[in-house]
This record gives sequence, structure tokens and C-alpha cells, in this order.
Amino acid sequence: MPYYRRLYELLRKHIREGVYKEGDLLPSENELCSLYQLTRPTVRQALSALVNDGYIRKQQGKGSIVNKIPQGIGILSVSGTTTALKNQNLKTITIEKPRVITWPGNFMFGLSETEKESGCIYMTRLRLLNELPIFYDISYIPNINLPRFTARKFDNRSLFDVLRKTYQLEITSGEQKIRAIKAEQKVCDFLQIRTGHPVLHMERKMHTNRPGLNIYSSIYCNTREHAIYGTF
Amino acid sequence: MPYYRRLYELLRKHIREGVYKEGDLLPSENELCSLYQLTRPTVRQALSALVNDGYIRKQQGKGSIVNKIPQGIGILSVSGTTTALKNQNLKTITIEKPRVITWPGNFMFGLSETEKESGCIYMTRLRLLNELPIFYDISYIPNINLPRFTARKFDNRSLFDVLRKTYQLEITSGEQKIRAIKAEQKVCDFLQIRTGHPVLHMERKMHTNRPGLNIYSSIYCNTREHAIYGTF
DNA sequence: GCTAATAACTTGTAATTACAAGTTATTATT
DNA sequence: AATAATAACTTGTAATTACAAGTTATTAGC
Repeated sequence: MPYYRRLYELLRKHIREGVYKEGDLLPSENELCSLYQLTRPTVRQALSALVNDGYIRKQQGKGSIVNKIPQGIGILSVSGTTTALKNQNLKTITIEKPRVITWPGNFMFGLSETEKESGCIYMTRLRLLNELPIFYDISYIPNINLPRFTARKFDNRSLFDVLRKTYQLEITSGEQKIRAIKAEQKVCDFLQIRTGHPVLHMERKMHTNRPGLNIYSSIYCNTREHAIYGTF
Repeated sequence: MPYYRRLYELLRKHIREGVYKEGDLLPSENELCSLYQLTRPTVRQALSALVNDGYIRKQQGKGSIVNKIPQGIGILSVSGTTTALKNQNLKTITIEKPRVITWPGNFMFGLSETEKESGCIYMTRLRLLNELPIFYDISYIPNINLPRFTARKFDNRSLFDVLRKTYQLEITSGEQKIRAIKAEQKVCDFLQIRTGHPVLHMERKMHTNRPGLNIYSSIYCNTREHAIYGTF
């Protein structure tokens, strides 16, 4: 792991654990240099990654100021869904275990030839916050070089954790379409809401560090109690 | 304007105008160096800003690959709402002209003391896409050093354009809460939809380059025809 | 005691050099 | 002709140096 990345991970951990609180100043770039035996460009690379991910903001002449950690459900952020939640009780239930299907006709995003040919791993999950169902997820993953995937279990573990640890797959960026819709019967049942209740529908395409491999989800979200929170 | 910024603006313009199309490779970093008489760190700074804003992705050993330009309604991106739309006919109507009010009780985000003391500029606008109302915007701006703001006109011009050009205010980042709700009567009237139709509700806090000055909006969005599109 | 200049910080920009690591086209070998 | 090694690219990481520009604390002068 490169030096700038190590420093990034360390500072990120410190911020998340409250070593540096909201409004605090990080050590200055020169201090970080001498603390960790790095040069300024390297330190700046780590800091700009933190700025990028919303952990700090910088002000010329002043320093690196720690931002408030997102407390809501940070599903809009790049990092996995589970990560943004800290003390809240989030549980994941697999409704349909992963199985290989042919891609649905009229898919939400355009597919490459490679993706079309390789078929699709399909699974549905329900995610509960404090015992209340919040997300109904339908995931579509191209069946490209992911051995034994359908045999894996995801209960109480983020799909993205498995992808990262087992297949070294990381989400690098993505696109999404968001709508407010009247939920159909099946979705209402899963989310335990009245038929026709407004529901947030997200269609996401997530790019990974493996070029050409994208992960797709269709997510229905009950926002009655919790809003979707995101930074940009 | 710094060199890296100039190169960023130029390449961004070229991508938006189609000089480089989706999937194309930009000139290599070394080519850009000799083309514009810059050094590689400077070129890389410009490119990483383009990666950041989703215009390109990079692949080691290959090059900088141009991404698809977002064609939807790019309200989730940092840049102003109007910018992401290209050939579509977007019109803005001011419903309530900017006026100074006291901050509403139970405001959607916590306010600093400075913000509370300085009062609030309030305005509401309706934005139409191809003659159809899509967004109903309520904006709240702290009345801090913005001379003659209430006298300005915003018809058919992005609020953010005025803020940038008149007051050198730029949005640097922000946070938002998103919900699917049943629209109340007034909102339905503005958006020309049936009472109780699902509507997307966004509450946004936008940080600016002027430390301590944030812009707030509450946006109701009709997503029946158009989805909100964003990259991350 | 107050004010203004200054010094000592902070981050921002930029050139230079060097090598590592991934990709692609070329060349040599079989 | 197909394959494997290689060379010539590409971007990634990292140290070094220098000065510009913004912020804050100190100091000198009144």
C-alpha cells in the first residue's frame, strides 16, 4: 500500500473514531511530514483524498478543518451502505439467494457486449434499521470471473465487503437515477407500508476498479422515518 | 487563474463540446505537457480535477478515458442545476421575489450564530422543462454581505450564475437529505400534479468558498417523466 | 490601551527528477 | 503462423525545491 494511502487510512480512522472532532484542525502539512517521515506532495495527496471524501475541508492560511461525519444513512456516498452507520442497528436479510439469470429485457442501464454475454448474478435483499425494513435491494452483477459467488452468504454483511475482501473489487465511482414512485404491492409488503405509499426508487450503476465490470442495483427505500443523506 | 485550472477548463470545454467523445482517450500526460508547456504534476492536477468531476476516468498503462456526459437533470452534481442540461429547454420563473425574513423555526439544518443573527433572504422559484414544471425551489440565503441582492432578477438565469458572477460565490461542496413524500396541495398546484402524488423532496445545504456562508434549498421535484440523475 | 506593521505560520501553485507498474505494439523465436 | 519475449509506450508514486497567497500571533509605535 502506497504511503499516501496509508496516511489517508490513518487520518480517516482517527476522524471516524473521534480523535479529531468536528471543527478541529489536523496537524499542518509540514507537521504531518515530519511526524510520518513523508514529503509534502505525499501528505497533500492523502489530504486531498480526505477532502474528496468529505472528511475535511481546507482553508488557505489556516489549515485542514475536520467536517461533521455524516450520521444519516449514507447510501449516496461511494463507500458501502453499511459503513456510514455507526451506532445504529442495521441488519441485512437475503430474500433471494444469488443465482445466475439472463439479463432482464429493458434493463435500466445500457450493457456492454461482454456484460450481455456473461450473464447476470441476481439477488434480492432487505435491509432493516432498528428492526424496521428500510431498503429493498435488487442487485445485478455480471458473471465475469467471480468464482463460487452464488455459494456465498451475505447475511449481516455488506455485499461490498464480500466483493472487496474476496475478489478485491472496489467501487470507484458510479451513476444513479432517483425517482419518487408509488410502491407496487410486492415492495410495500417487504417494506411494511400501505399500498401506494410514496417510496424512493434508486437505480444505480457502480463502476469498479476492474475495468468493464459494473455492479447494478435497483433500490426501493422507505423514507418515512429516515431520509437518505449524502454529501457532494 | 492558475495553469492547472486553465487546462482543466479547456479540456472540460472540449469534452462538453464533443471534441473528445465517450470512450476516447485524451492526449497522454506527456503530450499535454509539451502541448501546453506545462510539467506533469500540473497536468496531473488538471486531470485529477476532471476525474473528480466525472468527466474522465484513468487507467494505468492506458490513459485518460472520456466518460459519458450526464444527459439527465444533473441536480445532484455540484455545479448549478442549469448547467448539466444542454439542449433541453429549461425555464425558470420566480414565484416569490427575494425578500428578507427571519429564519423559520425548526429549520432543516442547524444554523451558526452568525447565520441566525444576519437574517435570511427567502425566495421561491419554479423551473420548467419543455414547458412542464419539474422543480419547485425554496431558497434560503443568509443575509451576509450581499448588497442589493433582493433587487436582482433571476428569471431564466441560474441563481448560482448570479452568485458566482456578482458576488464571486462558488459552491464547493454540500450535504442533502432526500425523501419521497406525498405532496401537499400547494406544491401539487405548482407542479401541476394530482394531490397526493409522490414527489421527491430534497433539503440541501451548500457550502461556498466564503467560509461560514451556506446556501440552503428545499426542492420539490416531479419525477414522473424525468429521473434525477447524478454521478458519484 | 489601542492600532498598525511585521513576522511566523498556514495552504496553494509549479518545476524537476526518478523510478515503479500496467498496457500495447513490436520483434524474435519456435 | 502462432507464441513468447521485449521495447515503447501509458499512468502511479515519491522526493526536492521554490515562491505565492492567505491567516494569525507578535511586536513596535503611538
